[in-house]
Amino acid sequence: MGISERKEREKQRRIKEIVDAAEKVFFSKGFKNATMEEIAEKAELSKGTLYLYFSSKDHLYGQIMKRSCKILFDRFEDAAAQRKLGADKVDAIGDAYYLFYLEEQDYFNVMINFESKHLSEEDFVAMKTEENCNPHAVLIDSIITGIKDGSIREDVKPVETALILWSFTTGLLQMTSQKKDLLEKGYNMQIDGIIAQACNILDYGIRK
Amino acid sequence: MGISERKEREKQRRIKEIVDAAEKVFFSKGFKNATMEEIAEKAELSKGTLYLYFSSKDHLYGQIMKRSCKILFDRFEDAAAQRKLGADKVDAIGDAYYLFYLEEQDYFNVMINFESKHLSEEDFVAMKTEENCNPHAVLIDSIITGIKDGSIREDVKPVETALILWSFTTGLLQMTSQKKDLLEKGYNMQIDGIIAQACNILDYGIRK
DNA sequence: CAAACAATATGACCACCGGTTATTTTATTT
DNA sequence: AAATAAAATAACCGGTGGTCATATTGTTTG
Repeated sequence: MGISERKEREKQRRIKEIVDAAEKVFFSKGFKNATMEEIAEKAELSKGTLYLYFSSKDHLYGQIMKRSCKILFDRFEDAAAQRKLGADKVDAIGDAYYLFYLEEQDYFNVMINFESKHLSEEDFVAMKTEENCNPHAVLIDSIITGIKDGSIREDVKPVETALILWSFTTGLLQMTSQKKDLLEKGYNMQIDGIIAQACNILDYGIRK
Repeated sequence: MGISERKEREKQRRIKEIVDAAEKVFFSKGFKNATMEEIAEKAELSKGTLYLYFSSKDHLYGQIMKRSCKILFDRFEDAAAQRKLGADKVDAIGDAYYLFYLEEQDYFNVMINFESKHLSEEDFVAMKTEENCNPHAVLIDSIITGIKDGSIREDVKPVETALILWSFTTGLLQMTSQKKDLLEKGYNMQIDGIIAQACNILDYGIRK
C-alpha cells in the first residue's frame, strides 16, 4: 500500500512548491501588492488550486512567517550554544538577531510585517510547538543559566526578562530597518553604532 | 476681502469633518476593514468628495497618525516638565508612553499599525516639523539634561540613546498589546509587572 | 438681475483582487 | 472498460480604492 504514501509525498511537494512560489512573490512585492494570481502563475497552477491547499492569502503568508521563525530559532540556538556564561549567551542571541536582520532581510521583514491579523494567536502558538520553534524559549533558558552562574542579576524574572529583551530588540531592529536611510543619510548615524550602544545599555541593565 | 478667508475656514472645517469621520471608522473597523464609502457616509459626503481633500486612503490614515503623534508629544512634554533630574524625566516619559497606551488605545494602535507604506518618509518628517510635534526630541533633551546633571551615564550618546529608548519602549508596548490576552490568561503574567521590570532594566542601563 | 464663470460635490463607472464553485481533467478502483 | 474518487481549472462574484464626466452651488461681472 505504498500508494497513499506516494500521494502524501506528492501533496507535501506541491505544498512546498506553492510556499516557495508565494515566498518569491511576497519577498519581491510585499504582502499587499502580492496577488494570488501571480503566486499561482509562479507555481504553475491556477488560482483556485491554491485554495485547495491554503484557506487564504493570510494563511499562505503565515507559512513564510513559519520559515522566518525557524531560521531565527536555529540561529538563536547556535549562538547560545557557543557560549558558556548566561549573560554571554544573551549577548550572542542579540548579535544573532542583528545578523539575521542583516543577512535575511526578506525573512526579517516578514517577521516584522506579520500582524496578528494574518493568523490567529492560537494558530501561531500551535505553529511554534508543532515546529518546535520558539526563539523566546532559547532566551529564557539563557537567562536562567545566567542567573545560576552569577553573570546575570538574580532579581530579574527570566520569563518576563526574556519577553522584554525580545521585544526591545525587535522594536530596535524594526525602527532601524524603517528609518535606515533617514538615519544614515539624513542624520549621518551608523546603524552599527546604534546597535552597539543598545547592547551596551542592555548589558548594564541585566548583568550583575 | 474676508471672502477668501471664509472659504479657507470652511475648507479647514470640512477637512476636520472628514478626518473626524475617518477616525471613527478607522478606530472601529481598523485600517483594512474601513472603507472610503463608510467614511464618506459618516462625513455626510460622497466618496468622490473625499478625494478632493485627500489623495488616498493611506493619506487619510496618515492624518490620524498625525493626531496620535500630537497627543503623545503633548504627554511627553508634560511628563518631562514635571521632573527636575534628566533621568527622572526619562522615566516620566516612559510612564507617559505607558499611560498613552492605556488611555488612548485607539490612537496607540494607529501608531503601532502605521507602516511606512501609508505615508512616505518625507511626508512623515515634514509632518513632524510642520506640527512641531516630535516626541523623539523631548527624549533627547531629557537625556542631555540628565548627562549634565549627572543622573545619566555620560558615556551614552543622547541622540542614539533617545532612539534606542524610543524603539525599545515601542517594541515592548507593541508586543504587550498584541499578546496581552496570551500573557495574562495563558501565562498568568501581569502587564504592569512586565513594564515595571522593563523600566528597571532600562534604569540600570542608563543611570549613573 | 441675469448671464458667465469658478468652485465644489456627486454618483456612475472602472480595474483589480480575494475567494468560490460548477465543471473538466486526471488518477485510482472495481 | 466502466465507475468512482481526487485534483485542477476557469469562469464568475462581491467588494473596494480610485477616477471622471456631469451636475450643483456659489461668486463675479456686465
